[in-house]
Parts: sequence; C-alpha cells; structure tokens
Amino acid sequence: MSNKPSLPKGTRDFGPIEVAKRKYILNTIETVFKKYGFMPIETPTMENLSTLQGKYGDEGDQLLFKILNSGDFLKDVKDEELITHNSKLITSQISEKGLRYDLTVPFARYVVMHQNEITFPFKRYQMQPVWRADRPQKGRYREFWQCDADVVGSDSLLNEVDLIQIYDEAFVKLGIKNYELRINNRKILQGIVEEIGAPERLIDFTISLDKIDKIGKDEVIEELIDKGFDKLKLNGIFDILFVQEDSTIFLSSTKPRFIYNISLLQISDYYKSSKMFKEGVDELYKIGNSLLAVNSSINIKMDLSLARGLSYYTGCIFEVVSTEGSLKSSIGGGGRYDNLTGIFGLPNVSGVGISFGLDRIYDVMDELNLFPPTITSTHTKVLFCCFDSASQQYALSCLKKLRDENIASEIYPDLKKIGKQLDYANALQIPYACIIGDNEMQSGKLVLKNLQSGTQQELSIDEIIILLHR
RNA sequence: GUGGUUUUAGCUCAGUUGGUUAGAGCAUCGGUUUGUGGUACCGAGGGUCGUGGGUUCGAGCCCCAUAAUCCACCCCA
Repeated sequence: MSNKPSLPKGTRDFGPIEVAKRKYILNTIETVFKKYGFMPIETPTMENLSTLQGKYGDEGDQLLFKILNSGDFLKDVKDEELITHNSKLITSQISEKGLRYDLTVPFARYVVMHQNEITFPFKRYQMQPVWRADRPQKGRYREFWQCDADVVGSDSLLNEVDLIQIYDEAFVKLGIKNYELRINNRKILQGIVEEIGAPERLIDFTISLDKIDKIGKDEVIEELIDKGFDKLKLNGIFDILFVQEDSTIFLSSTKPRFIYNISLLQISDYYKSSKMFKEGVDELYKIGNSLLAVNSSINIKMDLSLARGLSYYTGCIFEVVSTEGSLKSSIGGGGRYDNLTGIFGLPNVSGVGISFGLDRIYDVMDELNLFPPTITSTHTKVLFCCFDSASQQYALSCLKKLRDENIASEIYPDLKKIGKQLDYANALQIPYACIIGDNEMQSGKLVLKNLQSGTQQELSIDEIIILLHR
C-alpha cells in the first residue's frame, strides 16, 4: 500500500452512474439551447495568457491556472530577476499559456478570429470544463463544467428575454422548481457611482454592496466610507437601493401577474439626472414587459444589490440560486458585455450570455433527489448467462441478433455459476437475463428471466426480440 | 490569502482514564445451493491507525512538527 495515488485538489473522478447523471443534465440543457436556435462550438482547453489576463478583475487573474512553457523555460530569465523573487515578473517569462477560466472570454476571442465566417447575430452554445485555482469547498471545484449560451452582434433586449426563458425552461425540465433568478443592470450601479463622484470605482462599490444581505446597510456604508467614498453622498443611495424590496417581479399564486414596481426609481433624483441610471432602469423595464408578453411564469426578481464579480459585464446581469437545499451559491450567472470583443480588436459588437454551472446543478439535484430513477450506469437490456462453452457459442448468434435489432445486450464472459452471473446483472441493474444450457439449445426456446419481477418464460430468440421491442 | 474540521480495512465510521493479538457495518471473494439472483446463515482475505519526531516500561489515544482533506471567510459556477 505504498504510494497511494491521489487526485489534484478540487478535481474528481466520475463513475458510470455519475457520468450518466451529468450527461442527463447536459442533454437537457443542450436540448433547450438548440430549441432557441443556438449552435455549438468548442474551443481549446488552453488559451494564451494574454487572452485570459485582465478580463476577470484582479481576483480572477490570480485564479488562472498557468501552464509552464515547454523546454528550458528558465533560459531567458536573468539571474538578477530570479533573485528578486518577483513571481509576477518571472511568471510572465516562464508561462505563456493558461487553462480557460470561463467560456465567455474564449468565445469573444473566437468571434474576433472568425468574424468573417460568422453570420451575425451569432448565437452559440458551449459546454466544456473550465479551471480556477480557487480553494475548494462545498460546491466549489477547481475543474468544473459550464454550459454557456451567448448572443453576439445584437443590442436587442429580446436576447435577454430569450436567455431568461432558457434559464427557466432548463431548470424546470431538470426539476429544479425552487430557484430564484435575480436580475440587475450594471448601468444602474454605474449611474450611482458616477453620481457620487467615483465613476471608476464600480467594482469596489458593488463588492461592498453585495454584502448588504449578510452584514446590513450600516456596515456596508461603513465599509464604503473606509474605502474612501463620500459619506454625505452615500446616504442618498440606500433610499434607492432599498427599493429592491418593492421592485420584485413576481407572480401571484392565483393569477399570473407581473408586478414591476419601479415607480420609486422613476421619481428618484438619479433617474432624472443620470443618463446611465435611467438607461439601466428602462432596460429592466423593457425586459419585464417582454416577459409579460410571453406570459411567462418565471420567478424573477430584480435585485439592485446584485453585483457579480466578473469585470466585463456592462449591462444586464443575471444570477440563479437554488432556494432549496444546502448549496447557497449560484448555479448560474451571466450578463451583457459591450466591449469584450473590442479588447481583441473588434469594437461595437455587443454580447449577452448566460452560464449554467453543471457541477453545482448536479449537487443540488443529487441532494434533492431530482434525478429520474431511470438513469442507470448501463444501457444493457439483456445479459446472456450460459452453463457451458457450447451454450456460450450458441448464445453468440442470439447476441448478434439482438444487437442487430439495437437491443443493448452482452454475454457474461466467464463460465461461473448462474447465480454469480445473475449477481452481475443485478449489480448493474440489467433488467433481463437470458439463460442458455443444453435444454434450451435443443428446444430453441430460451429462458428469458425478468430480474425485477423474478418471472421467466421460454421464448424463441425472435419472440424475445418482439417482447423487448415493446 | 485568513480561520477552523477531520485523517483508523476498498467505503462509512467505532475505539473507554495510555495497557496483551485494533473492531463493526457495507463492499469483495468463497460456501450453505454443481440449472436460477435480490433475502438469510457460515466463512475468508484485507490495517506499520496520514507522515516524521518526542514523552512513557508501554501510544490509535498525550505533546510538537508536517501533509492531505473538508468547511467557513474572500471571491465565484
């Protein structure tokens, strides 16, 4: 038992049943993506660090997994630089590539590189793993899958409306009925920080704001003052931000009904004086009206304290949380980004997208027992169990016939006792066993045993095929 | 980056104030039953108790260090 193998921190193996469950989620989401007109692409696991860095904020940059250059990677590092122990300086010289941190930035890179082949607006979906050098904990992994749907090359808010419906449709299909979709608009927050005279400090502001549920209004104000925000100007803000309680969009339990009360926002001074603030509010208002038009029963809630960490968002932002179960962190998120392709040299192409967090969705569904019981590790319908090598030979032609009929089947390869062979079928939840020995070979009638009911009957192979096709 | 938790059989965990040969359940394999599984019964294999030091006549248990793990914060899917 020396040298026990282990996995890198934050990574996991997936056995047959886990893979089956994960594929169930992926297929469900993919079906919805396709239904709304999205097309699949895939991008490489690794990207140039220059593509990834500077897109996710300082925090994100630190969480990038970097790939050591091949060969003599220290060749060009000068001795005096090594002595400085300046990791940032040296890292940039010994690492040029990194593992993708999300699917949005690689997608923006893809759009720029393939802009001449793409018909805009381009609606793509992408389901691939991403990597973050985070410290693992509940619902947090270093390797996890995201399922993204994005539209680029269209400013229309109908895209937001479509994406919101995709969220709802997918989660309902998966059985996650108790979820909450929170929506906000970065323009509103941007308008606020501009009005309080700190237009460059949106992220700083929102990070503190995000804690309002946890630590309360007073603490947030205190933290913002500590960060150097103007105390007097801050006071006015929270009158507006507390409007979030009244501006919840929800459906009454009896009759579908939108309540989208932004009247308090509209009369606020910010709404009159800040163009940015007004735009953000108007966008949310339009989205709400469109959702009303599709008579959607979506549980969506406007939450002005929703911030989201990724720095590339500029418009609407979304976040999805399961309100049932022990996992409190988000199982989906997204938003509009106006300048992401601009960074790569293709300006004036706005994009908006959403992401499903496969692994967290799995955790929620597993805890709440939302997977259909029909998901099993094997697809095998029939296991051939034979008494001797002669009947094994005989079984081979039967096996072939079933497989030709697309009936998943297999033969137990070893000549063990029938009981052991049936144990194998039970362990794998194979529904039928076909038992063959001397008697069966002579009569041509095989014993087909239903392993759930325990009943068995003698049938020809053709009769078996008919029975299994039902 | 900060704080805490846990670490004993393949898995989940017991293990008393420090005292002979470290246990259970599940899983695996074999048998009861050589043409029929799930239940039941019997049996077997499998552990330098995370690692390295220390205290002691004696350490799974006490002390120090270290690693891994999970959880919380930060941040995020």
